[in-house]
Amino acid sequence: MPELPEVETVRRGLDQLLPGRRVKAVFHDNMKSFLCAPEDMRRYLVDAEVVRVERRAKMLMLQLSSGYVLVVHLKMTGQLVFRNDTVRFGAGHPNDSLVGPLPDKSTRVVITFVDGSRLFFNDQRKFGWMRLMPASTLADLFKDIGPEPLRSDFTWKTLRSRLLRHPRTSIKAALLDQHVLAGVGNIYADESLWGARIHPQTVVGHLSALQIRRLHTALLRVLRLSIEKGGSTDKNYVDAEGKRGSYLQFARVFRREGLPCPRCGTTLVKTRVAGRGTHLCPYCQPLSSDMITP
DNA sequence: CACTTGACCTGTCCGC
DNA sequence: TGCGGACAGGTCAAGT
Repeated sequence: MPELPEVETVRRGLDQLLPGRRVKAVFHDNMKSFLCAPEDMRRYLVDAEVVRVERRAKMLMLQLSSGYVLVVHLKMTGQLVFRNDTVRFGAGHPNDSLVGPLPDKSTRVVITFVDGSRLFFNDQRKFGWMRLMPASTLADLFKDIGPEPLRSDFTWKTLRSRLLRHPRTSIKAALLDQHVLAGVGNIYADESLWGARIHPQTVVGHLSALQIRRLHTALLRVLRLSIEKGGSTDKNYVDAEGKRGSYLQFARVFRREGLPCPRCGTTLVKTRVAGRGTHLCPYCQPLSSDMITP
């Protein structure tokens, strides 16, 4: 489930692989995965060169020399995998790729470049999308999305002011809300709340300044560590070369219900908060009755 | 208006 | 072994 660290990992990979390559042809299997008018595709995608690859929240932007941008959202099971079959790997090349020969049955879009290399957009559950749009319209797409947590101007006070726009909701729901903060999903919400010792159901308005500072610190630590580990691979997620990420080996609570809390040894539990599976330590992340959502 | 739930999908896992 | 149903969760629309 690609969140900020996964999408950023893909971005870094693609930004090394794609710039300078010119689009030769595009295949797509349905118009839901590939949101683009055919004439726009011919005019602004075919023959355009990839200039660079950027990220905003959980979206990737392939900036094109045509002045258009190919925006990609991987949603739950999306993958963007680059293949260059014209390059032969020598014997003993480490094969830690999670994906096999491409295209496969989950392939929704294939972009072939002039040099023969290809970019595959795979998406088992078809929630993800690719959309071709003018670069000038990107600002509108992002206008309601919250700040990027890894930018240097994202301070704990920024976090506080964003959170306090929703003082009556649970902290977990607020963290998952992309209008509050960009890029956090279920894994990193649970991990950072454990790090800050805050119960996910705590009402935002009841958080102390100290708790928000701890949350800010924990959030940055978790996101940075995950990027360092190449993101979290549960089932589907892979980077631009098809390789898995290893963050889940370092996760403290996510998918660890029944195991001891790394901090206090109490058995971790899985509950449901804000409609999501939620992992926490009932001892480290206490919930007093006056702090819960009604 | 603020917040929660359901729909979108498909593969996987569980119990019978 | 086969089958039905629950579950996974990012986001938006619909519902409370």
